[in-house]
Amino acid sequence: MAQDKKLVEQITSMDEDFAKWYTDICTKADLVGYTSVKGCMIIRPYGYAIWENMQRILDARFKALGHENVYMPMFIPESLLNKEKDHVAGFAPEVAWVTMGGAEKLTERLCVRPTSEVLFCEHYADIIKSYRDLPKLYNQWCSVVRWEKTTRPFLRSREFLWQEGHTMHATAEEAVAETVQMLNVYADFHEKDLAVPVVRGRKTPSDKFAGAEDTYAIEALMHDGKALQSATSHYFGDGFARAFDIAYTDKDNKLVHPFQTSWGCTTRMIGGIIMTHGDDRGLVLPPAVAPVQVVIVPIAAHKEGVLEKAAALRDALKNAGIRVKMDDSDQSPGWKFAEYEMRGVPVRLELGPRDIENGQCVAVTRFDGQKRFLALDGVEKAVAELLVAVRDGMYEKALANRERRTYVCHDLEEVKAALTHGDGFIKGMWCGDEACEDKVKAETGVGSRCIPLEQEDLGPVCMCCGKPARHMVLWAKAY
RNA sequence: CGAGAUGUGGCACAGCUUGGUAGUGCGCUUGGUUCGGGACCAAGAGGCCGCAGGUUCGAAUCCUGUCAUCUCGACCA
Repeated sequence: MAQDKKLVEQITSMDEDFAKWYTDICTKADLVGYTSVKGCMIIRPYGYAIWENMQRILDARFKALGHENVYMPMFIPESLLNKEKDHVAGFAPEVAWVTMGGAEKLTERLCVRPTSEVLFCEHYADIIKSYRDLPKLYNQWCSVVRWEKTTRPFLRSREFLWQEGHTMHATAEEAVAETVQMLNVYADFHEKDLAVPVVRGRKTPSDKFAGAEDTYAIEALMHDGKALQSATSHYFGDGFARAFDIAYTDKDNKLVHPFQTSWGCTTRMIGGIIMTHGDDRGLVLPPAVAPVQVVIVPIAAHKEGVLEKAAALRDALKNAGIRVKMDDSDQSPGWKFAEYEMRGVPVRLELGPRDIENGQCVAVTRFDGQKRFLALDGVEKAVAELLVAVRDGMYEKALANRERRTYVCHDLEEVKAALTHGDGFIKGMWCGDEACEDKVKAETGVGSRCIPLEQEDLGPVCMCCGKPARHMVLWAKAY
């Protein structure tokens, strides 16, 4: 039909070509624009508004837990970066360097921060002298640069926006507790606000952050069955503190090193939302971060009283704290329906002469296309409830997709058989040997994503080598 | 970084083989008619053909280089 044909012209079907579908959404929903530098994207107003909503929610939670925001420089002298050897070895291949200042060659080249551990450490060495100075709970919102070879909007860009928390604690227990607490903040944000189900877990040693003792992460499963690491939280022990001479005098008048964490999440989460909730009509945004939560489309706007009623509806919702937009442009209603579906607006309200006569409006929820009538009397409350129901419905839908694509496997043949049904999460036991991780990856294509905090006993032996198993691991292809 | 594909008004593409006035559709602007799922008619605007060299009387077209985008692989705290 004509309508279907039009949709196909606009957005590539996700079943046909998921990668193309993804980039189509990024550009057609006005989230990003490309620039002349590879991997450096413009985050357009609609995309940036999503990020601002994420920032607002997370920032409030960080602060409620006692964290303070700071800002560190974007340049790191080479000698400073080199102080912790595992750290520099991990990042050296992908840092960008500044070697000139104007026409002068710099005596020491400066790296554009790929992450700011070393800057925080240098500063902490200055300001932590006594047990009274602990804990230090700092966070910064900034951009970082990593010279990636393969780039994709939001998922892997050379410069990206993020938040990095860096904390110092008197004891290892307290630092571990902070690491887990922040992992839980991220998990809760994903599940409650983004409606993205996640698995909390620990990275295997081969996949740890450079310089970390333990790396925790949350893993989400995208619509195509590939995993996306959506946030991480690291426990550093006192390794950096020793490398950077961060020491303080404790209550017993002894000089000791503090224990450290860092944790971060990025604009990659926007990519996660797109690939978790999106469909062939475009983006589907969770209400908590949608720049526009409700769009009002007046029908037959030229008719007496329609625009006035629509404006009154808009004002009522606005006063109730709902992010609402009324589109009274001269585009046809059908055009507007398609446009706001592509942009992922969670709820559309239609108001026409017939509705006004009946004292109602039509409400359509984006994620499932369901239509219903809402009485104009008390509409604010009904819409607020609908937005909550939309979040719940989106979460259930995403969870069902994850469940459908999660397989329990006991050996590599089962893994290969499972993957013939499509990509997804593989739950399988592991002996703890890195050689098995490599072999699983080489033979089946799935890598270890994490050791879930919620362990299940799927059997006594490693699914790769048959030796005694130590952990249940979540395996998947990943972005 | 390796292999492949692609760069032509805002978008999608044709033209390139065989060098000779830069095209089509959508979108955009204006006017009118429309308005409950991407409306219609009419008029109009908009392009150093990714960039740089070369070959040629003449290059979107042929050659070389380079940059970017996409796909697959390697890498990826």
